[in-house]
Amino acid sequence: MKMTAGVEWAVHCCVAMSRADGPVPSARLADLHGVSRTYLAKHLQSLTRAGIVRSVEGRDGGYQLTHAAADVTLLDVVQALEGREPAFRCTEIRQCGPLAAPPEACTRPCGVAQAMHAAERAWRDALAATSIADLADGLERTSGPGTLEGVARWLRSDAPAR
Amino acid sequence: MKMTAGVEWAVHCCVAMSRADGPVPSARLADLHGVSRTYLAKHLQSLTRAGIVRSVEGRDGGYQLTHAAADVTLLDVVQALEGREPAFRCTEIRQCGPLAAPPEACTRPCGVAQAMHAAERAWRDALAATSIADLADGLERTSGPGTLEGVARWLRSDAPAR
DNA sequence: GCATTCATACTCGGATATACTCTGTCCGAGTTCTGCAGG
DNA sequence: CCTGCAGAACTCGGACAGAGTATATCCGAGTATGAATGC
Repeated sequence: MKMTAGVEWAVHCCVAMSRADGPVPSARLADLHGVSRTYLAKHLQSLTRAGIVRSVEGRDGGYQLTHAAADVTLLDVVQALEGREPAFRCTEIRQCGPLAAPPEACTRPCGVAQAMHAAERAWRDALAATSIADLADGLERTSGPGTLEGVARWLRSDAPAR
Repeated sequence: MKMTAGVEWAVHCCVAMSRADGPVPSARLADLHGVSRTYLAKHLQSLTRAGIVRSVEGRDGGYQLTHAAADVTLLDVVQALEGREPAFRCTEIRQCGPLAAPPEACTRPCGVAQAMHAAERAWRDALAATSIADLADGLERTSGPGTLEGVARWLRSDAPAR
């Protein structure tokens, strides 16, 4: 039950991209956060496939959000990287073994699966309640106004990684 | 973000043990559900370490619940097998990179981690709301009364696996 | 008949292989920008 | 001065290794049972 580390990277990248006015190369985003360039690129591909970001090829290319930051939720990003399948997978073991329940009696998911899925639904609902815009606003509140403006300026500048 | 398959096994085993009047060998529990004997034994060890079940050694030994079924929640079982660490691990990448936030400004978890942890809290709360006794009652409702009594009878009998 | 001893069979527990997924890297295909030549 | 073209540099995208974890298994340590034995 561990989440890919790339989720954290992707969320922070989305927050940074939300204030950029043009495409941002993946290498630039990686340098901003001090993470592996090639591995972050792999996760950004997942975001592209999910339709959260658009990739612009060629010189001056990069990634940019396809929708407004307020329309992208944490759930979208998590599911883009982790997949949409639930963490708990019911294998219907009640239908196995010597005292197996007959299949015709199993028209509904068993109680265990129901409870597990309800819990995951609560988890997804909580994630869907937070948008990238919310996180950006929160960052401005805690780290001071102008923080994201500085990030955007650095992203389009030619300053070296360090 | 996948959960160990052993979680499903362990929960069903707890439901079965809740109606047994003595220790049940792991091999018997495995045969009841048609799963690997040795691998289930490994998961039952985790339940033992977590204090959910007690192991009785020797002939006629086995596993039995240490507490009443109503006092054991799904969360207890899940955490016994998956660990108590959250799925999302914040690596504080905001403190990395050329525009890193200074450590003294990071006294509180960043917004991303807060949202992720809040979602996991909702998930844990939902799991903690369901007990083994609840699942046992639900099973009796759907599969008919006496189902668990039959399981308990089979567990202490000498009937072969199949 | 009863207590003691001993062998046995059965249990759990940890140490040991294998498969799969996550992590990290590399190189090729494609596109856009830029500089330059020509009109 | 404007247009068209060619080169180059930079981008993404998918294919390729290594590490760590989940899965599955095996064998040894320990204990309660039960029978056999002696009193």
